Amino acid sequence: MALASENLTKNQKTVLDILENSSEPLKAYTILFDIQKKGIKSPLQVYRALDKLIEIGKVHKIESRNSYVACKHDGCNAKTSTSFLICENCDSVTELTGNNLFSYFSKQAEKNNFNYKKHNLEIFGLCENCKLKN
Amino acid sequence: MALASENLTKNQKTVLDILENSSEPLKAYTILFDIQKKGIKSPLQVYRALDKLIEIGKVHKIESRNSYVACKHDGCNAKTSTSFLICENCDSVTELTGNNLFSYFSKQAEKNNFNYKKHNLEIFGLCENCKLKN
DNA sequence: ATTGTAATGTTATAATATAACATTTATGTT
DNA sequence: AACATAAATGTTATATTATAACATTACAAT
Repeated sequence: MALASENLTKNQKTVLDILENSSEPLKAYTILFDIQKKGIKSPLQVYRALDKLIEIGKVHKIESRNSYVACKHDGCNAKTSTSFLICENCDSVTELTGNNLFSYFSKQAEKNNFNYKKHNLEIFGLCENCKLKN
Repeated sequence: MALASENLTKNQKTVLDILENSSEPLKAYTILFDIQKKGIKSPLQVYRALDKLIEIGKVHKIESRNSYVACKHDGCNAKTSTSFLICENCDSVTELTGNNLFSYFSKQAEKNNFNYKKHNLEIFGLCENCKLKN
């Protein structure tokens, strides 16, 4: 039984590669444009690769921006939930880790008789670099 | 100086009205379809009304679903940040309130030397009704 | 080998959202 | 009231994001 990331297909590897080498989240059509020289010709090829990568937790979607980012954490457990710090100045994204968020949100949900399953959290503000510059 | 909601224009009132009378979040084109009899003919008229309503805090956008919901809280301070419980079974949405979220997220951000400004939080799971049914 | 599952390639189209620009309405100021 | 100006409107066109449908190919498991 190999790691999921070792079983990636050509298209999936191509898409993951460009995301892992990007300092920022990328949009699907940006990815498409950037990898057309590698034989990917249609949006669907990109979206299908993204779907798979998201499913196995190697990529997360940033909903408010319709963009995609590679996960930097080995064996990331964020297959379902995600938590990001998003810089409004430079668009850089940092993923929050630690399951204290999970337990905190579970409690918040319980107060409303709501059965927590997963979450998306996007925190906006200024990253360390941009704080210093401004 | 009247409340912002008293100054709404015809299109804005029309869009807000349909959202306030909906038990679920609505998509922009659903709104458009439903109010064409009231003289609104183009997507842009809907999006412009939504933009304004979001700006004054009467409507929030649910990013992961591209849908919009009227805020039920008088004088809602969620002009920028939003926190939702979203039922995966029936698609109902409840807005979390209380600024304990604000302080919690500020602290989480600080740990990463990140200057918190606002957030979007979407918690998915089962609402009370759907818990009982399943 | 064969069978089932997943991934691919391709074309077309659906769904979501904004650009550009001319016009009208509302608001505030003299 | 007359004017200036800021906001909202109406309209057409287009940009952006994402999925449907279907035929084909790769590949792993019995």
